[in-house]
Amino acid sequence: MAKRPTIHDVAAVAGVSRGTVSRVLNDDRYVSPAAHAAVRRAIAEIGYIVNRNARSLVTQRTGSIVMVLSEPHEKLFEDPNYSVTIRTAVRRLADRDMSLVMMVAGDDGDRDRVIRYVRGGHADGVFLLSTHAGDRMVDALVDIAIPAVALGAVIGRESVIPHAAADDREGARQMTRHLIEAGRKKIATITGPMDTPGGIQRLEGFADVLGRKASRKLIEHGDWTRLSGESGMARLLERTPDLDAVFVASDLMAAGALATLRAAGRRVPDDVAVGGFDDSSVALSTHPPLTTIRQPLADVAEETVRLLLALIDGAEHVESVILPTRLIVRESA
Amino acid sequence: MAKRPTIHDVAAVAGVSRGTVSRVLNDDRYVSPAAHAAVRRAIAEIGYIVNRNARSLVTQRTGSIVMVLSEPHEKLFEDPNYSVTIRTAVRRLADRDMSLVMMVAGDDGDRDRVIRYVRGGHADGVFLLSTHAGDRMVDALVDIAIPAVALGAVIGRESVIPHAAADDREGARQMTRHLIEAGRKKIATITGPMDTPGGIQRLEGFADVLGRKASRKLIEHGDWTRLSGESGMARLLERTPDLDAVFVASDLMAAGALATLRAAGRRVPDDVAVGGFDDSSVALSTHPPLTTIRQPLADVAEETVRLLLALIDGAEHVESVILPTRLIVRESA
DNA sequence: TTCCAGTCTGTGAACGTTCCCAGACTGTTG
DNA sequence: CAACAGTCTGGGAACGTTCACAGACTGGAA
Repeated sequence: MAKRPTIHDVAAVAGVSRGTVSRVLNDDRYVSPAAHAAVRRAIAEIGYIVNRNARSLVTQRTGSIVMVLSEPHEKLFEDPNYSVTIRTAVRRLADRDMSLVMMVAGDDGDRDRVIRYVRGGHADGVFLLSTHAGDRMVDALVDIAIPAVALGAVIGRESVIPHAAADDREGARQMTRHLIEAGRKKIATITGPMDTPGGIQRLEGFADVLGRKASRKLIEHGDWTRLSGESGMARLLERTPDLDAVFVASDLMAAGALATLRAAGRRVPDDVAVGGFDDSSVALSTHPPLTTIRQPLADVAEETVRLLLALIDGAEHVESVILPTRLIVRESA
Repeated sequence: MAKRPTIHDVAAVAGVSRGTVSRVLNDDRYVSPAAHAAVRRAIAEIGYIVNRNARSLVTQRTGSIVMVLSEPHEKLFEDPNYSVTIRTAVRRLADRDMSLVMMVAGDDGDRDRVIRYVRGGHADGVFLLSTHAGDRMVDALVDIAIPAVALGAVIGRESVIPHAAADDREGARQMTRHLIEAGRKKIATITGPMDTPGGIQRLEGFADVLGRKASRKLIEHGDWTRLSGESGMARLLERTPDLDAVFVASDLMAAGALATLRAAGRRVPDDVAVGGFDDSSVALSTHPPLTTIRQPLADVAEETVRLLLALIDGAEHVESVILPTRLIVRESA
């Protein structure tokens, strides 16, 4: 295997100096049209590709950002979201010829590795995914002062880690209003974990609309899993047998709730209306199909990348972005 | 922000030379215990982290591998699989202090970027995901002679790109046998696309068991989407109204088939038994829950990484690995 | 004692870039 | 015609490592 051509080879072929080739590569000012053309031609001719390592060594920039995937409970609940996010981010970064390094932060060892990686200067920025409240890693990153953003708020660090997210609160309001407009009188909810933004804000939106009618008795907490949807629904039915609607904070939990309702002999939506959240793939495979709230996931990912790139480009401060959700009416409510 | 400490700083603090520090870092032979200890102490004291760029520059190794995610049709059908795969790969690579760079190969521009990246020497190996038949990129990679493996066979390039995969064919046999043992007489199938290994092999397994009874009339081709499951089922019902079972090559398509059956007034499993494949998250949210075939996804991912690392470590040739599937009996069959 | 093999260490050179400075050449202005 | 600003180019130095080599020191065998 022949050695890869270097900038010297390009210079030799083009009949100019290293410096000029470098200037063409980084399109600096002050390169004559003739030299520019010669260099371009030489690059194409010998198939030259810049060596990023050598470049990084002197520029102190790496051309890559690291996406940190936290998985608090070893659960896979957000799968589809992850995939869309990764795809979108990779695409956007590719536009700037930057690459995406994946890391997971499941345990303390993982988190240390991330810190070491970033501290080692191997990334120009950090993209946090589903980071949970009180993560020491976040503080370490802030300490290192590397550009960092999150998809979804980092609870307790909103002011220091900008983020993009769907409007969970307004989404919950949309669903709750929809249930009321459908004539439902006794509306319960199954929330997500109360240490996640989705858990908190979807409950807030629910409470915003129902006001005093959102009593403790009508609230159950889940952990995003189908199973927790099943058991939460069971507890609600036991406590409030005459409820006629339930807003479940994720489609997956809603699928669990549907199973419980069916087992209890309740018809959906006739006896009990069920509203989900996410518009994930399960929403279509349940019976009946779920009325749910769609999050603009790709847009959220895109915005997150935009924020990060702005920071990397030197912006002092960027504003977090909240994108609107949409009510998708199907048959469950 | 103070400059990061270099190997020189470590050497100074430890009272040894650059060379000795480097030897400790790469645990070469011939370092005295005293020197070793002094260097370790100095590293800890000043928080030294090796600069990978500088290292790569001379070693020609990058310590990273690139995962290429092909998405033939802009579809997201394999979402959950992707996430598990990415997680597993990241974890295994982290054990060796290697990192994972994500790239997508949706269009020709993307593919060229991947080639350029690899040709530029920015990765020690390539991990292909859902690459489709006849992809020029694959040939380019083979040409570059970089270690490359795939999760799932690369059709037409099996001999040159080793892979790990679930035993699709035997899985299909398991399901087909299960349907027969349940007394079903007229068994149809909805396959995946015939240019994917899953599409091909799951049909082969089906045919293996049914032999001549697997007539053309009982076979419909889908494209992994729920919608194609719906329409495929509709066509089957029209052509063969008296079928009493259907093996659908993915859970998602099976969910679509269930909807069609319900609309047609067929009871599942009483009138028609339905078998899926994947044991993905939708399998539990359908009504009734799907009897399906579970793939050992994490294991497959792990094996794929193992193959790749073996190649990177200099193995001349590695054997592809096929892992067993398992029948999961629920209510649909 | 002499020699040699085995340990251990330091140092110059190289990896492939970018940065910066000095200098050459142009055209315009006073 | 002199001075100067603007444009363009080349080449030395630096980025932080690893590698290869040379040499110093040890202990045991001849």
